[in-house]
Amino acid sequence: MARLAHGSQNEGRQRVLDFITMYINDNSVPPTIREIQAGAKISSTSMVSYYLKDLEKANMLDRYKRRSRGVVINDPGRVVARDMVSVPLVGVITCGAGPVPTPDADALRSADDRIQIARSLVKDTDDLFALIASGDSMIDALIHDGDIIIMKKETDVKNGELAAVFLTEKNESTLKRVYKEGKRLKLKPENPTLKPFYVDARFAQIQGRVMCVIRRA
Amino acid sequence: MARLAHGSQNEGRQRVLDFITMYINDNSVPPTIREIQAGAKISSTSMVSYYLKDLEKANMLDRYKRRSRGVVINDPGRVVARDMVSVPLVGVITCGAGPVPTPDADALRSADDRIQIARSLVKDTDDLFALIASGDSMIDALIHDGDIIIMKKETDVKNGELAAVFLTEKNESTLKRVYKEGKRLKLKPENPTLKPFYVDARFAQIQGRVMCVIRRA
DNA sequence: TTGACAATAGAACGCATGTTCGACTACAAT
DNA sequence: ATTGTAGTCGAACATGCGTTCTATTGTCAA
Repeated sequence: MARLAHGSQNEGRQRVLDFITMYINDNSVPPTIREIQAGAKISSTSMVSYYLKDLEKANMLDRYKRRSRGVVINDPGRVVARDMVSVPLVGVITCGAGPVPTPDADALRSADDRIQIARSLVKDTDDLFALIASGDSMIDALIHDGDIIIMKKETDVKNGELAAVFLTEKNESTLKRVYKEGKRLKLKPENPTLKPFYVDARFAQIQGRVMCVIRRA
Repeated sequence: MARLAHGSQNEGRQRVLDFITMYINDNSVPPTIREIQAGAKISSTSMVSYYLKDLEKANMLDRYKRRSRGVVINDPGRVVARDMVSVPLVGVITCGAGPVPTPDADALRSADDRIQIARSLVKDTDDLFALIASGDSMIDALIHDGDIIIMKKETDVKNGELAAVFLTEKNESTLKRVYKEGKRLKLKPENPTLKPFYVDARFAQIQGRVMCVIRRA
């Protein structure tokens, strides 16, 4: 049977762990031993040290010895900032009713709103921007009203990539899978129940590649 | 005209900034003055202090005075870990060909793969899990083969919410918007070109609510 | 040339901070 | 009772670390 002395030390341990988590959230820097002592209501720094050693043994946190603020929470669900990118939200896209806006470098840097996504979803993180889809005109690209579309600015794509194509004759943009077939482009809807159609390559202009689509329910 | 003394101090400033960024990425803790000195090849701690004051004035970083490691990078594109959640990826969903798996708490904690998403996309972060859509059988929910579906475990939903519904008579799950109409449920496809259909509420079981759908191109 | 000032160096000051140590207490097994 | 061990406390020690001070040098404007 487990031995319990004075007050169950598990309680203090948990308080320490919780406080460190909270502190990092608030300050984006881990606390010092003495800050933990005060914040988690521990009676002495040696007790904090004691709990910390315990938590480290239980693999709940890592420590850099002798470094100030050298505690790192060890949480499998923890997100590391370097795994994420922040993409500027530059506007609304009404597919089938005009061109997709293609922002310049300045617009990308100064955007007010930003969308955070995992790096693993987009691989290459350069020249990304985000658009909000508007209207139901993009059903054939399986895109819904309000969806967030993450795009990469590009003027050419490989066969079979999903891209925003500006059709000069119609003066509108559309999202389709693009295949080059000689002097013409095959534009294939994402929806397999719909037929592809073809345009003369001279009247079609690649605006960007769709990297990711995010729908909030 | 700007005055340039010895070596352009802009260079040193930049080295300091870059080093801090890198250091935080590697250690998830900001560096000390002396670590910056060594890492960014600065000749003295007072020079580091000098640069730091400069960078702070230029609003490129914030400092907590007199606190050890009290530097925080000030980057609009910087992602803060607390804004993100990590969702366990628990399986594949083949809609229209069986039930959606509903994992228990253990499965959620021990999942190998995880999907990182912004908190703002899901609001409530409890009981979330992620599924990969398989096959083209979910077109009427505007969901594509390979899409990541973020779900929240729930047994009831509000009218108009998108949910996974298990149909006991067909022994399969489907993703639809759900409306309660007396003793029956109206299940409405996301695709506005498709008609809703109705089931007896006794033969339908809510499995979870769709919080978010992510498509990688 | 000279005065003003940014840029630079090195060292020292002093509080911040992790660590350690000795002593003391409560509880369980012997 | 004795002994061992986990839990606890307070204080002291040794660095860690931000800050500051003085002195020096290079550059530009007057």
